[in-house]
Amino acid sequence: MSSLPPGVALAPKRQRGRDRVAAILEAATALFAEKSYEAATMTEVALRSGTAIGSLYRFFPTKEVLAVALLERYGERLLHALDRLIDRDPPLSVADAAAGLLEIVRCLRTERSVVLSLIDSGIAWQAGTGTLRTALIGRMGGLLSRLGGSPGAHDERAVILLHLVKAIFALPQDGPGPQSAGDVEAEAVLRLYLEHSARSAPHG
Amino acid sequence: MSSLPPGVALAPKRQRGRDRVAAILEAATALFAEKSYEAATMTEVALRSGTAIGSLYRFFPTKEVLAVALLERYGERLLHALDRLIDRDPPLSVADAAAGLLEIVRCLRTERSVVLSLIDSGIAWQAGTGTLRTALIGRMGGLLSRLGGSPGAHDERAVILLHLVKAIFALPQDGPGPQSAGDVEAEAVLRLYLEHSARSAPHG
Amino acid sequence: MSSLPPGVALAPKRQRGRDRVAAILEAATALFAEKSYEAATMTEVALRSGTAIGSLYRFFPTKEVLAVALLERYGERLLHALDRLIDRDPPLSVADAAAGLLEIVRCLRTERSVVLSLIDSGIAWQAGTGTLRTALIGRMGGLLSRLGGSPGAHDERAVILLHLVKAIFALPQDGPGPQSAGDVEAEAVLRLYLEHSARSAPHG
Amino acid sequence: MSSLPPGVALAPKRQRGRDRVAAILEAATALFAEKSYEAATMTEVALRSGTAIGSLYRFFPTKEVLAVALLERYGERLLHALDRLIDRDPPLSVADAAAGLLEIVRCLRTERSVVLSLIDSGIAWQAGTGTLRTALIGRMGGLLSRLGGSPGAHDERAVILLHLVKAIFALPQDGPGPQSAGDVEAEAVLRLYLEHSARSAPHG
DNA sequence: TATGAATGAGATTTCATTCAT
DNA sequence: CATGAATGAAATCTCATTCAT
Repeated sequence: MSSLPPGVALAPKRQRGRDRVAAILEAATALFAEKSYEAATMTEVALRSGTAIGSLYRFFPTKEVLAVALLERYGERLLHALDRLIDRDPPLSVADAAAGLLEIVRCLRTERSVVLSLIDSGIAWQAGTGTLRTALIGRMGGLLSRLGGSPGAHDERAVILLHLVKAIFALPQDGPGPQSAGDVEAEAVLRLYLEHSARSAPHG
Repeated sequence: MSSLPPGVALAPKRQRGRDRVAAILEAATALFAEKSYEAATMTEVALRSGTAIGSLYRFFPTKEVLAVALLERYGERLLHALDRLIDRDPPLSVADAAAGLLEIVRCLRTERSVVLSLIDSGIAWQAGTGTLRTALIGRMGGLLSRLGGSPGAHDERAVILLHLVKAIFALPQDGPGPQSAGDVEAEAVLRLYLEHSARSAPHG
Repeated sequence: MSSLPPGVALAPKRQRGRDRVAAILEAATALFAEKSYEAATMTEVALRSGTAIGSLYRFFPTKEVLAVALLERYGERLLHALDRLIDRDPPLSVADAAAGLLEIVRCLRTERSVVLSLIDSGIAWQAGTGTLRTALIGRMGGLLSRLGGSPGAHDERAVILLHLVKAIFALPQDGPGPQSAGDVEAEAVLRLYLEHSARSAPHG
Repeated sequence: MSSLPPGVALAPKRQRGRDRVAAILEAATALFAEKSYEAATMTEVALRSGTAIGSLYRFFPTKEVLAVALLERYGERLLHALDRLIDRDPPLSVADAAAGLLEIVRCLRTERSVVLSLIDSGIAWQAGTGTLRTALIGRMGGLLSRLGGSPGAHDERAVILLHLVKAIFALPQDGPGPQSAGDVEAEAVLRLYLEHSARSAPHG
C-alpha cells in the first residue's frame, strides 16, 4: 500500500506520534545501552516504551532503522557541540580545546553506552551512517587546524584524536564513582596531544 | 542436566582432540572478528573448523565458554608480552616503553578484532575474566612505576594508559592500508603521556 | 533475556488466542498421554494443534509451563468434583463416598493419562504445583472427617486414600474394554477402606 | 564382526566384566531413580559407574537394553519373593498374606524408584518385558487362590491387588520420615481386600 | 578390548517481522 | 491507525550411538 521505500523512519505528523517516537527512542537508548544492540529485542523496546509492537514497526520498519535513527540523533548533537567548540569566538587555546572536548564527552556520557553499543555492532559503519564517522574526523581536523601545526599530518592526527576522544568516552564504563582524578588525567592526554600537534612544524 | 559443571572448557586428552580445539579456536577467532560475538553462530564455527556441531560442544559446552577461552588465550599472550617489556634489563626509558607498547599492539593486531569484539560484547568483563582487566591494569601500573613519577596517581593513570593502548589497538579497524603515519602518531601519544606521568612530582 | 519472567503462561486477550490455547492444551493432553511428558516434543504439540511453533511459545514459554498449565486445569476439575462430593447435602454414607470417588475417577478418566504422565515426570510435585497434592490430601482428609472415625490417624489415611484413588485412576491403563468387573472391585476396595476408617475408635 | 543379534545384553565371561556390569546396573538404578529413564543419560551412567562410554555400550548396546536388564533383575527378585510367600508351608492366613506383601514391598523399596521410573517410561510394558506384568498378575492370582474365595473374579481381583501393591510401593515417594503409621494403614488396606476376596462366595 | 573423541538428528527456544482484526 | 496474535527461519544445545586409535 505504501509508496514509500522501506528503510527510512516514518516521520510522524501529529503530536501524539512525536511523543511515541520520543518514548521509543528513549527506551531503545536505555536497552541498547544496558544489553547491546543485538541482545535487545524489539518486543522489549515496545514494552518499555509503552508502544504496541505493531506501532513500533510503523515508525521504525526495521531494527536497524531504529538503530540508525538513534545514531543520527546522538551524532547530530555531538557534531553540533564540536562545531560550537571549533567556532568559538576568541582564539582557541590548546587548553581550551582539551577542556572543551572533555566537557563535550562528559555531557554526552549519559548516552555514551548506546553509541558505543551501536558502534560495536557495526551499525555505525554501514552505508548511510559511515557519514557520521567522516563528519567526526572532519571536525577533529577542523579543531587541529584552528590550533595550528603542520597540516600535512592532520589526517592521521584527526583519526588519532577521534580515537582518544572515543577512549575517554568509554572510560567510565569501568565503573562509577569519583572519577575526577580520571578526568584530570584524560584532559591531560588531550592537552598533551593537542600541544604536540600544534607544536609540530607550525608553518608547514 | 549433566552432572558436569558446564562452566569450563573440556581439555582434550588425545592429540586429535587438541588439533580440533586449535581449529575451533582459529575459526572462532576469525568469525568473532569478522562479525561479532553475537552475530557469529556456533554452527558457523563448527562448519568453518570442519567440526561436527556435537564435537564443538564437547569441548566448549557453551558459546560463552568458547569466548572466554579465546579471551584467556589472547590475554595470556598480551600479559606475557607486557611482562617482558616491564622486566627488560637495561633501564627502561619513556621512549622505549612507548615503542614497546606499540610493538606489542602491532604484533597482536592479527588477533585484535576478536578481542575487541569480545570486549564489546561484555564477555570480557564477566567474573573469571574480569581478572584479565585487573591484570592488564596491574601491568600498566608496573610500567608506570618503572618509569618513575608520583605513585599516588598511578591507579588512574594505569586505567588511562590501558584505554590509550586499547584505542591504538582499535585504530586499524578503520581500514587497512599503509598506516605508518598513524603508528607514528600513536607512538607519540603514548610517549607524551608516559613522559607526563614520569615527570609529575617524581619524589612523591 | 526477555524482561518478562518466563514462569507463567501468557493469557491471550483475543478470542482467536483463546481458541488457540484450547487447541494447544488439547493436543498436549493427547500427546503427553500417548507418549509421556519427556517423549512428547513441543514441535509435535505445535503440529498437532495446528499452531506455529512460535505461537505455541508465545502462550507457553516453556515446555514445563505447558505441563503445569495442564496439571492446574485438571487439578481444578478434580478438586471441584471432590468438593461437590464432600459437601453433598444429605448425610454421606460410606457407600456413597466410595461410589462418588469412583464416579469422579471414571469421569476424569479421559484425561487420566496426562495427569499420570505428568505426575510421573516429577512436574506434578514441583513448587507451585505441589499445592495440588496438598489440596488433594486435604480433600481426602475432609472426606474422612465427614465419615467419622478417629481423627488422629486422618493424615496417614488421607495419604493412603489418595494413593488408592490414584491406583484406581491408573487401572484402565492396562487396556480398554468392558471393565465393569474391575470397577466393581475398585469400588469394593474404596468402600472397605472407608468403612475401616469410619469404624476405628469413632469417638477419638 | 559380531554374529550376535543386537538387542541383548552381552553376558561377560570374566570376573572383571561381571563387576563392571554390576557397577553399571547400580549406577543406572540410582540415576533412573533420581531423574527418570528419559532424563538420565548414558554418559552419566558411564561416569557414575566408572566405565568408559564405549565399554558401557559393549555390555548394553542400547539404553533400552540397559533398562530391560534392570527390570528383569528386579522383576526376578520380586517374583521369587512372591513365590516364597505363596508356597509358604503352613496354611497361609489373610493376615499373613497382607503382612507378607507389605514385607516384600518394604524390602524392595530401595529399588522402588527405578522400577516406577521404568514402568512409567513404558519400557516395562514392551515386548519381552510384558512378561513381567503377566507374571506378577499370575502370582497375585495364585495368592488369591490359596486364600480361597470365588475363583471367578480372580482375574480382576489379581489386577486390583497388583495395583494396590504398586500403590503401596509408591507410597514413601511422598517423602521420608517415620512411616510406620502409613505402613500400618497400608497393611490394613491389603488385609481388608484379601479378606473381602477370601470371603466372597467361597464355594464357587 | 578399552577408551573417549566424533557424529548428527533432533529438541527447545528466540525474535524480527507480518497481518488480520 | 492501533493492536497483538501469528509466523517460521535460525540459533543454541543434547545425547544416543559409532568408530578410530
